[in-house]
Amino acid sequence: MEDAFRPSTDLDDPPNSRLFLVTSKSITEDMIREQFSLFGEIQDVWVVKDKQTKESKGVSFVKFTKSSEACTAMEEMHGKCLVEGTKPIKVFIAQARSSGSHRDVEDEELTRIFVMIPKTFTEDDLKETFKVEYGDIEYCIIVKNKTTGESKGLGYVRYHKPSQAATAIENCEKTYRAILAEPRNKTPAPDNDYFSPARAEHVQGDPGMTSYPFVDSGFHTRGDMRGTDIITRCLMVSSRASITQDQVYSLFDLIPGMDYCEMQQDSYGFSTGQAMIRYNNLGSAVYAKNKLDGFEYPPGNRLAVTHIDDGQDRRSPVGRMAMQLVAAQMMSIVCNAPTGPPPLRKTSTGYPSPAVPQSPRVQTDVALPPLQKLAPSDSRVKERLFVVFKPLPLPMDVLEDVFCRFGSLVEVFLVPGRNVGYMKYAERKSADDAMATLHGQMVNGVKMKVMRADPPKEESHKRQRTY
DNA sequence: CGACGGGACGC
DNA sequence: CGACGGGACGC
Repeated sequence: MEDAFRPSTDLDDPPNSRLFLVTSKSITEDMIREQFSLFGEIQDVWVVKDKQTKESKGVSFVKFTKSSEACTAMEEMHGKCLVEGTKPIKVFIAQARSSGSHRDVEDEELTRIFVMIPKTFTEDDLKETFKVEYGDIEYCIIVKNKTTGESKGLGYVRYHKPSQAATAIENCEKTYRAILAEPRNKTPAPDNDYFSPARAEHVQGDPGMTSYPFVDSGFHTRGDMRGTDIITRCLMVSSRASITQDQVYSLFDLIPGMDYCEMQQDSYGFSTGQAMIRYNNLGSAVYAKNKLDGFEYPPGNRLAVTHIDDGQDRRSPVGRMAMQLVAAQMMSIVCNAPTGPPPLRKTSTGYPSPAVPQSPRVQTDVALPPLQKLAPSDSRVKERLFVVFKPLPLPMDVLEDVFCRFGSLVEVFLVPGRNVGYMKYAERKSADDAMATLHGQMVNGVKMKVMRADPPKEESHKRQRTY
């Protein structure tokens, strides 16, 4: 009832939930309502009539709550006689009022869905996942990189009937983000650049972080190594983007043996974008330089790491050679040990990497509650927090660690290129607790403003916002 | 005093 | 061939 009068943006919501009927002019709203209510919750029945004569024009619209109900009704009622002696009715999914088109919506456009799936899914996995509850599948395919054959984590599933596709979209796990697929020939596909060869290459190989040139081919394998480079336990890291001491600390502390870390300031107390780090052994310093020089942190900001002469490790050229040999040996041990270097965390690739710490280091003055599990990713978001970071956003894993501790955290979203983000909660109380505890606080050297987010601006939604 | 993402093709 | 009404009300 109250749903009958909504702003114009809500016409045909959800999509494909409204039927277009062609009937005899004698068919009334009551007749339609009586027959069609068997298939679901009817929101509105409207028989189009001539303004003057009030006579039916033989055209009606039936709005259902759900697309699956409308589709089932269409499938069952198309071609049926509502009343003895009247002509069989035609039933279609109505064109969205905004579309302006009066072309019949074809089954072709209503039977194929587009889903996001784990990259590990095979076509059989896809078929099994989407056939069990929603019925037999005519065809399914996973989108793959043409050259490598690697799955892009996207799939198409073609059903026999529109009601199957609609039910799958409504009832499958939200993580699949199922939507109706655009017909292949109609739209020439908006943009293919997401998985360009250059990007695939970047994802696949990562020579900078997984090769160990010291072990195989001596010291000077990185083209930028100059003969004048010195090897010391002391490093200088330079960053173009502003970076905090705690961020530098966390990064370099991933390699064991750090015993000193300090941001450099100019005479006015402003950050120079440089920090000095010292390790208690040469091997760790060499390893840290090798791993972190050129490392992107935060993403897009390439760090530069060089050894600096702190006076303690200065030696004659011969002594330096000896020290490089020592460093190389240590690197070799660290990288080739059968069980791997115990102090370094391992990623799924089996290589130690500072990019994927398993549980982030969190430094803060606030007394934080214990960790809590995240809410399921398809939970309904009841409250969002808007967080402003200074000077830079904290890494995602740190944010998850900190903001999950009040319960029901669904997702962290950082706005790209801005120092703000959203924390999505399934329970209002969790969000309010997090805000009360964390607003104005400092975490890993980053100051946070934490407040309730304004509701998002609603417009141009082809698909309902997932939050 | 900062503000809203992600995903496209073979019988 | 067969395509778009009715009536709305709180910060």
